[in-house]
Amino acid sequence: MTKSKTREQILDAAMKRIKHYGYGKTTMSEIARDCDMSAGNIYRFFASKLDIAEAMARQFNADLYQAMSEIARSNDAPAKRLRRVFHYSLSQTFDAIEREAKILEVAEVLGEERPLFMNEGLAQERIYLCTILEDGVEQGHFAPIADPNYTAEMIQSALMKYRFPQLFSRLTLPKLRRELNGVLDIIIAGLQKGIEKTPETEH
Amino acid sequence: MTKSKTREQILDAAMKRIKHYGYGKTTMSEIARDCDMSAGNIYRFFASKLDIAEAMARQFNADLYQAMSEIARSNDAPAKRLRRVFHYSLSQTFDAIEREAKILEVAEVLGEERPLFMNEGLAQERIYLCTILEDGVEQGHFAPIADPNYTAEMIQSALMKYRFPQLFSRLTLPKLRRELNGVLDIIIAGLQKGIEKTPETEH
DNA sequence: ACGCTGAATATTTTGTTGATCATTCAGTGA
DNA sequence: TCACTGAATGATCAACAAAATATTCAGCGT
Repeated sequence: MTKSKTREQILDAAMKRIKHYGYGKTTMSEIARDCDMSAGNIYRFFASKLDIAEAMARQFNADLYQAMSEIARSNDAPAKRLRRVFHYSLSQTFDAIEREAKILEVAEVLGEERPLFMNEGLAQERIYLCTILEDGVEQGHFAPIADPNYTAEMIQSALMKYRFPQLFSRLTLPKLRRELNGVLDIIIAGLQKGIEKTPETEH
Repeated sequence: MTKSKTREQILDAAMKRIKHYGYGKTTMSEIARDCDMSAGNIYRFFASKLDIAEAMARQFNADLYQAMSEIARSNDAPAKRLRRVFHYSLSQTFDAIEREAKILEVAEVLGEERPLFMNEGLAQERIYLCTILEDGVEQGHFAPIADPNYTAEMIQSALMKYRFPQLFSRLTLPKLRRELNGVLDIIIAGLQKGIEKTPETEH
């Protein structure tokens, strides 16, 4: 069996257990047993247990990015693409956690122990947001944007609450969608109007 | 000594200790000792320890609301008032926690055990936001707003991250202010342009 | 040499027990 | 009767030992 196949097998086994029992309650020996190997051997494929969690999240994200990329390139109006990206992300994340509550634990652990990993994901998402923003400007739907990446970052900040919904609030999906739409209404109006950079700020 | 004076004395003693040692590490007996009374007697003034924490937060908020109220009634342009309200809140909260790190624990405990208390504060803040929004519309700075309270709610959602800064991120105050300004730029542009209610949303 | 194991070690978690603490309330003194 | 106390109660916490667990690595079989 090829090296990469083995890695996949380990990740699969780990994901099955982690989704069912949680990150803290699945042990390296259990994962190893499921793969008919020793615990030590896992370390030839993953540097640590945390790296397994990260690989798990990476796989989840890959699907998200795939979908986001398609939405970003679609023929919908830019405003609609913006909505679709964030609604898709919200629904996917919400449903995944609804289905397997233990996924939330993985998000918590990674947020705590691998803060940079989160940034990586945000940066990737911004690539798709920039595409949409630039298309919007080009097609005349949005006013000119001086620094699309910066604007994308601000949009992400405003929508942070909807990223790991169950982590920040206990709202139901419909309520979250309603709020997300409300915030998007304002953001999209702002993009259409054009953003004047902030004037001086006083204490 | 009047009943309300005693209550104040207890709250003062509790705040001194809680700010220094934290909520978990200050005991009812210690507070009582500081006030030369028995622990049991505190319960004639506060139903529980949690209610002392709530009273503490209420006092902090009272100052915030006072300032917000003044900003909301000021003669600045509505957009500027909006900025001032949120920057003021951010700075005050950030500084308070900077000065007395243990305040963060109080916020955590209340967020966990008294979720409705948070809502109360948001509702109060919305009153000031509505004033600003309505003034903005009246003075022609903002486009008409169908439901100011709803719009205020959406603005709050977008700026949730800056409410207890040290709770949601580890950014420095300058970085937080920069972000807050960036998000406000978009929101204000949106208010100027006017918000079209969300069209249909698909999965 | 290479891929793996399983024992060895270091770190974390768990379980237990004795405090400590929040909260209640019968009773005391004015 | 009224404002309080302090002992009683159950809940929570802290500390320490024991058990599990993550991680390393010397060495075995190929």
